[in-house]
Amino acid sequence: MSRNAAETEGKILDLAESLIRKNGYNGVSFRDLASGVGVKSSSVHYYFPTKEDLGAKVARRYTDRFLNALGDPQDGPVTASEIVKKLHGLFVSALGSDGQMCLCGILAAESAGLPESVVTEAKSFFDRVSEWMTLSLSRTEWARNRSEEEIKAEALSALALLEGGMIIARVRNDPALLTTLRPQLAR
Amino acid sequence: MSRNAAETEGKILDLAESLIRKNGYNGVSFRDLASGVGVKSSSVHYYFPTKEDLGAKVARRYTDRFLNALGDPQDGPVTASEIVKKLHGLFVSALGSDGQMCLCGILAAESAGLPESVVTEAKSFFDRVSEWMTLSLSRTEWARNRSEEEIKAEALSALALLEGGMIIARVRNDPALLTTLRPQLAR
DNA sequence: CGTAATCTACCTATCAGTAGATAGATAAAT
DNA sequence: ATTTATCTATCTACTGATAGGTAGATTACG
Repeated sequence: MSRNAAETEGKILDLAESLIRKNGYNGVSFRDLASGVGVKSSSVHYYFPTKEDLGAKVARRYTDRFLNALGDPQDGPVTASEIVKKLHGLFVSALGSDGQMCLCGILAAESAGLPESVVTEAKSFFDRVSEWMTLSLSRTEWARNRSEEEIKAEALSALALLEGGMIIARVRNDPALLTTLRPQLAR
Repeated sequence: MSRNAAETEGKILDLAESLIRKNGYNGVSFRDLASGVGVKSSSVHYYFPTKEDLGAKVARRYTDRFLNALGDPQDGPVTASEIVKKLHGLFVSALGSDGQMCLCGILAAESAGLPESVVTEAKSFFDRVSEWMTLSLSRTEWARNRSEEEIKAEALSALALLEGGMIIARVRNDPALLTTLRPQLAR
């Protein structure tokens, strides 16, 4: 009996994130999580009453961590290429060596059939990352003769390229593909 | 008793495609398909012995239809912007007004947990579309002073941008987003 | 031609396994 | 003594899959 609350809850979140990124939301069960962590499925319900609750919390944690790694846009890189490089680097390390999808990318792909609060959290990832990009880019020389709309479109297209790149890298079993895509980001 | 083989099989494929695009592979069951088509689940097994078999056939059909719509690259548009426009248009109509994902996009996102033959078919979509793009672009003025590698990278990044754009359009419930992304394709 | 055999396209019924979820017991920590 | 963290046990619903049956259409044959 380990009887270590924080540890178990964290382990469940970790494993849930990893399994959702691998198999999608519908490809993960309470029993998978329980057996992976070494408890019974009822104990998973103890921490996360419903699957929706678990999914939303995993997504929120992922997004918080992602934005934390990006840092404060007011205190970040000041050239467009460095900003893009930072975002790109985060996606590359998220994909990892074993081709893990972006959690919110796979949730977004499945979103039409997911519980409301999970979709809300997935949406929030894109809102927040795209806001980080927009704010960061706005401070650069590159943005001087560009409209707010152009900057937002650039942020969104960078995100789209990276998410799509992950998908293709994954199905091709070729994590290096995402690296290949980097030159397409800087312009 | 309708007793109309071709019709039933086609209806199953149509519905399976639509449901997978909405909910993902793991979000579709034989019973969903059966009740939607108006038969029993055992009849779905009659046409498609296993779910893997069904998934692979749905993916193959989708890819064939997609490439057919793209047409013969030897007999298609000869400018880079028209080529890009054609591909973009197909993705826009695939997304539709109700935000349906690209079938092979969602399968690729889930691919780590899917049966082998389904993954093979999903991969084939990207191989074939990217080959269409590469062949098409190679015939253009734009390609004159570019290497094979550069052209392939361009094809892949266009595909990535469109797949990622669909994902984001979908989670934002904003099909117009994909249209916004078009200028980012032409360069 | 007529009829027997086979095939097609479904059906009912059922299986073992798994899904998410809940109730209630228990032991340890506070 | 209460709260916390787990367990056992169980529920109903659903999963993919299979066995075996049947009405009607098609084909083979004498």
